[in-house]
Amino acid sequence: MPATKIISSPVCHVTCFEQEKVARIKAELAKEEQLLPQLAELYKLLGNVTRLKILLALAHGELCVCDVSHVLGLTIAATSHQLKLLRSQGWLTMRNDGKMVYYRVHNESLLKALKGDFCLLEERLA
Amino acid sequence: MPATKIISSPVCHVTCFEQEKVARIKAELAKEEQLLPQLAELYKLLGNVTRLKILLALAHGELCVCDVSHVLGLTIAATSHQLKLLRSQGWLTMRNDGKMVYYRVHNESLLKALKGDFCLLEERLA
DNA sequence: TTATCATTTTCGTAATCGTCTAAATGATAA
DNA sequence: TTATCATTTAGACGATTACGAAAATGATAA
Repeated sequence: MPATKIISSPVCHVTCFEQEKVARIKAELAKEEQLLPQLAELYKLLGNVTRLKILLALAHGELCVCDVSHVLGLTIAATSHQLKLLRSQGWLTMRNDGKMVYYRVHNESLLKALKGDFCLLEERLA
Repeated sequence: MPATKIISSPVCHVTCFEQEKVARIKAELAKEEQLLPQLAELYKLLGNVTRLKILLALAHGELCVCDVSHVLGLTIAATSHQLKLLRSQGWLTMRNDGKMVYYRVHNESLLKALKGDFCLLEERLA
């Protein structure tokens, strides 16, 4: 009976063709659903050339805000803003030294993941 | 002389502290600069829970637009829009069968990369 | 204290994004 | 042909985003 009943989405009024498959997939997604927003958040963070450049610039050691801004060719304010974003999500840490603030990558695994995704693109080009 | 000359960014008027390091990093970035926009584009695409769900839903085989929309709980129109986006960037392919249109993942490597990044998050939680 | 300097924060703006509704395709069937 | 159905496209709307300009912190030095 449940297999023959035609269900409709609450949003659209189109019938569902493969109910069981859809139900199974929804159940599977439900397990990952908790982490998906976090994963999307990470991808959003990485989906910006400025922030990617920051991560690559800091890949080999810390830099002060001013130097990062020179690398980027952006305002100090804009640079600080992006650094804060990356820090607030736990991917950078900062260190105070007098008036200066130095930022560095907090989690090396992030750089590895980045490299992996970079390879995905290169592979596709070939 | 080049090491002692103080340069200023054309954008902001702040002095640059580690000129040589900054110059070296800029040179390094220049090599990757061509692919960075594409990488950011990919990340932007993945930085959305709806599209992540689509990829995971299609991970085990093709689905018609209607069924995908049921999985997502979204309008057919919204679903079609996101499917088109993923297809236009080469990550999905479609197949016509009468009135129906079936979508599937075009590049398995994308799913692997996705899984890798997923692990990065899980690792961080531990 | 006051002045200076690196950085952060606030605010405004233009652009992009994700979704909806409604109209338009495009294919099948009567 | 006309009717129906799955999908796509167009247009509109609210939400988010990235940046610059300018004001506000916070630390150092005179």
